[in-house]
Formats: sequence, C-alpha cells, structure tokens
Amino acid sequence: MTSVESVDELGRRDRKKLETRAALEHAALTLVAEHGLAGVTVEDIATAVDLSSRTFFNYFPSKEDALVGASPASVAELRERLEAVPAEVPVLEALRLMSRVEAEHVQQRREQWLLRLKVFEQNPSLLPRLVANGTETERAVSAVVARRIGVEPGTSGYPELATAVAMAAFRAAMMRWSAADGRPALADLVDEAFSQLAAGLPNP
Amino acid sequence: MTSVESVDELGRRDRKKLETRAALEHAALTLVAEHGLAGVTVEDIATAVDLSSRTFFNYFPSKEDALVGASPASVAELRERLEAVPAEVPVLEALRLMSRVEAEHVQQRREQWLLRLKVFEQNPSLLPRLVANGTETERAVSAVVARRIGVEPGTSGYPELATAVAMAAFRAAMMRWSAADGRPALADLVDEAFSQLAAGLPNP
DNA sequence: ATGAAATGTTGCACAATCTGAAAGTTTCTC
DNA sequence: GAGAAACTTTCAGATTGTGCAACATTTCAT
Repeated sequence: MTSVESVDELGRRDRKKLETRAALEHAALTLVAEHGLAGVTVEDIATAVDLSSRTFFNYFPSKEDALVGASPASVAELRERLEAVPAEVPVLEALRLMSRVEAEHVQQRREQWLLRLKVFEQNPSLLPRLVANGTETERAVSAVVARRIGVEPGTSGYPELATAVAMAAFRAAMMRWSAADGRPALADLVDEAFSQLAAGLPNP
Repeated sequence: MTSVESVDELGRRDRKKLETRAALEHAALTLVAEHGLAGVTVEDIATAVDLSSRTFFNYFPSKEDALVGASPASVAELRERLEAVPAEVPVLEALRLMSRVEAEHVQQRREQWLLRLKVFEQNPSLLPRLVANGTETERAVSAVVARRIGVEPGTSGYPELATAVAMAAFRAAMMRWSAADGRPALADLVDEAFSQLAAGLPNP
C-alpha cells in the first residue's frame, strides 16, 4: 500500500485522517487526565472533536486504545531500526541502540508522552495496555533477534528473553522519566538501564 | 464435583465459593480454548456452571479476569517470600529464589496453567492481562527491593528496573515452558533465564 | 433447635461498549 | 465534471458491566 511518505506528500484525505486521529488521542488524554477513565465516555471524546461516537470506533477499537495511541507504523520502524545495526554488534547492544532511537522519538513528543504516562499512572488498569503495545512488537523484535544470532525462533528462548528484558528496561526508564517529570533526557535513562543490564544487574 | 476437602478451617459457604470460582475459571478456559475469546459470552460461561450471568460478575469484574484467575493472596505471598530471603543475598539472586518458588506453584497446577497459556497465545489481546497481574505486584515487589538495598522508592530506579526485568524473565520462561508443552521443569527454565540475566545477557 | 444476622444468588433496569449494514458526504482519479 | 473510492453518520442490536431490591442459604448465638 502506501509506503513511507512524509506527511507533506499525503493527500488531503490522509492528512485529515491523521489530524482526526491525533485530535481524538489528544481529547481522550486531556479528558481522562481531568475526569478519570471512568468519568469519560467515548461519546464525550467524540463530541469534543465534533464526531459521532461511531466514527471514534473507526479509528480506535476501544477507549483505552485511544489513550495508548499505538501507531501502526511503529512495529515496522522498530524492526528496520534493529536490522540496520551491524551483525557483529552484540544483541543487547543492538537492542540498546534501537531503544535509544525510540527514546528520542518519545522525547520529541515530550508533552504528549508525559501526559500519557501521567494518565497511565493515575489509572493503573491502563498500564497493561502500555505493555500490549509491546506484546505486538515483542514477536517482531524477537524474530529479528533470532535471525541475528542464527537460531530457530522458539527453541533457545534467548531471543524472547532478551527482547522481553529490553522492553521491560525501556518501560522502567520511561516510568522513571515520567516520575522525574521529564527532566533528564530519556535516552540517558535508557542508556543507564541497559548498562546495568549488561553488568548483570549488580546491587548498586 | 467432589471437593478436595483439603481446604480445612473453612465453612461450607466459603468452600462453595472457592468451588464456584474454580468452576467458573475452568469453564471460561475450556470454552475459550475451543471457541476463541470472541466466541464465548459471559452468559455462556455462567450457564455452563449453571449460574446467572449476574453471579459471574460477583466473582470476576470481567470475562478476561476469569481467564487470568488472579488470586488475591498472591501479592502478599510474593512479598513475604522475598522478605524471607536473607539480606546479604544480592537482589537479583533474591528475585531468582522468589521466582523459583512461584515456578513450582505454577508447576503444581500444570494442566491448568498450560491450558491458560495456550489460551493466551491464541488470543493475544489477553497477554497484557497476564502482565496486569504483574503490574499490581510490580509495585509491591519493587518496594521490598527498595527497602532491601536501603533506597527511597522512585529515586534510583534500580528497584523498579530489577523487578520489571525479573518479571519479564519469568514470563519469558513461562512462554517457553508452554511452547515446549511443559516438558522441562519450569523452575529450571526460570533458573536458566536468571543465569543469563546475571551474566549480562551475552550472545549465546 | 430456632430465630436473627450475615452472606450469596438472582432478576430487573440501565448506561456504556462495540459491531454490522445502509445511506450520505467528501476526496481522489481521469 | 463524472464516477470510483474512502470516510462519516445514522440506526439497530448484541454484549458488557453495575446498582438495587427481593429471595435463598449459611452461620451463629442463644
């Protein structure tokens, strides 16, 4: 279908789609931040953007998904980013590099992500969804890792372990970043986490 | 169903409650294993146990929760188990010991857990729920870790990192165990994962 | 054993979530 | 500009989940 184009090269239709999607995400985040997850209905979110609630469901399968704001392209991006790392680089280091780039992307949407993470902290039932995003990508990333070390997926368990651990480290860094109100650079926190991983998580 | 009558000290009422809860869990798992998550309604599950759907919601807040079968006591158990490890044992080793015990508990309910994990694999939208259980406990465990190394929670980030990583390793071991159809001992797989963690996840 | 208290189950009403299908509207292509 | 393609909306309906009141059962004190 449509390959990787920049936003400028899109037609009016796709541009409006992205706008609508972003507007729904933003409305969902701000409304839930103010009234709590249970205090906001899909109808509330839709009317805040002047859309029917049915249209909301054309964009997101559920209220929670609008808060996660899972971008469909992110999986492929992550994979390509990981595949771009030279084969002689150790797996954990490759995952660190991939995560650093992801951290910079999050940092670019700083306000949005800080708001999102705050909403997630205040509504713990959402936290699994943040990992859900990861669950999709976990298979893709671990498949790349498996190829990288020349192993059939699902036999050694190492690719799945390394992937799951790396994503856990990334999430932990994000939560710490959010708790510190986005003061330190997220990429630095990610780096620190991976360093501790590489050292075998010794007592500090 | 003939009760195991090993649940001493409990009156008939609480015994029946446990039975009903287990029956609902079992019905939910087997039905979803056969018809898929979307192919089973709460009404189906309830009538399979000869209960009203209203009663189902007295036991579980949602259909998904019946599949997870979250035991309320598990959080406290985990905490106590971790606190029981001598203070001079390094954090990662303490988490390994805690996880081993948990692995043995899972192994004791082998069939139930293999079915559950199979259901979760076949319905990926459920996977976050498996971690949801963890999200609750993640705070509790990381709080214990923080006390163990004498750090204010939320400052160093190490307790949260170590906890998240340990739980990721445990989950990876469980998935591998499930993929291997429960052949190897789960505790051994957990052990192996933690060994790789302690070694800094070197390329295999 | 018996009656009162506590607890569990159920039916009912109701709000909210989410999905198909059909019809209307906008955008794209030629 | 005309037709095709894609997006939005309305509508109907199944399902989820909760509060409440009535009913049934278990427990407990006497």
